Amino acid sequence: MELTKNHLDDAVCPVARTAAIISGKWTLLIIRDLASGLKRFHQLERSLCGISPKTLSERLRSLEEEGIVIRQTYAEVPPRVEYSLTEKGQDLVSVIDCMRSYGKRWLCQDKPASERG
Amino acid sequence: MELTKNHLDDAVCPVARTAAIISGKWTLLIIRDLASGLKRFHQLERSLCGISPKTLSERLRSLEEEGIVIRQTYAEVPPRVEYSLTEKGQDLVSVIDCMRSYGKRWLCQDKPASERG
DNA sequence: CGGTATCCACATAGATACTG
DNA sequence: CAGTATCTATGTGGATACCG
Repeated sequence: MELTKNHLDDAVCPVARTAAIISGKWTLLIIRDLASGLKRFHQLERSLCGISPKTLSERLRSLEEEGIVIRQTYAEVPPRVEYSLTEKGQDLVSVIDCMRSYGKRWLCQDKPASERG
Repeated sequence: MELTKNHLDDAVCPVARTAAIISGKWTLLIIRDLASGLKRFHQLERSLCGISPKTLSERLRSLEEEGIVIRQTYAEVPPRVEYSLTEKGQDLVSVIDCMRSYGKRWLCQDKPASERG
């Protein structure tokens, strides 16, 4: 993986740049979950059933660094941390919607779109 | 990676299913290249500057198995093999277009969309 | 609760050389 | 030209335990 580093970093291709961001096993699913609104760490951990806390933490940090996700902490006991999407992140939801549409047409039906009218 | 195997294979979520297909370092870029029409192996190898023949071969086989890509061979000397998109593959281009649009808005400009009118 | 630390497994991809 | 074979590198993620 590591789509960013090698040669694609210099690439001007917007497809390659977007691919570099949304690649990675959980990234798209985290954004999908945050699309419906602000979530806490443990909420994400459950809805992404199977993800390890380490991986979730890493993905969230990366997304934060890329300006996709906002991390809001509250000095409470017990501690509370809320994750949400930035404008840049919200806009990524359009890509996810596009994927959802494709998935419904080709991957979650037994007939191709052309036969479903 | 291997987004397909573990738990997501059973997932009904069309986003997860689409993610499983387009994940992988080169997949989206191969489809991007084939979107503009039929290509030969060496053409792809050059336009995906840096990809190893082994990796390209593997990705193309996978895409063929998933019904995204068609492999057409000609019994000529020297041998000729042409790759193109199936209808299912062509439709994926809508997702790529969506990514391109996002990339232009957020990743290939120095100003956010809201400031560009 | 919301993580981090550590160690480990595995898939994916690169380099290089070679073949029908 | 269009690959395959082999061997290696590394990233990416999982398991588990523990910490503020």
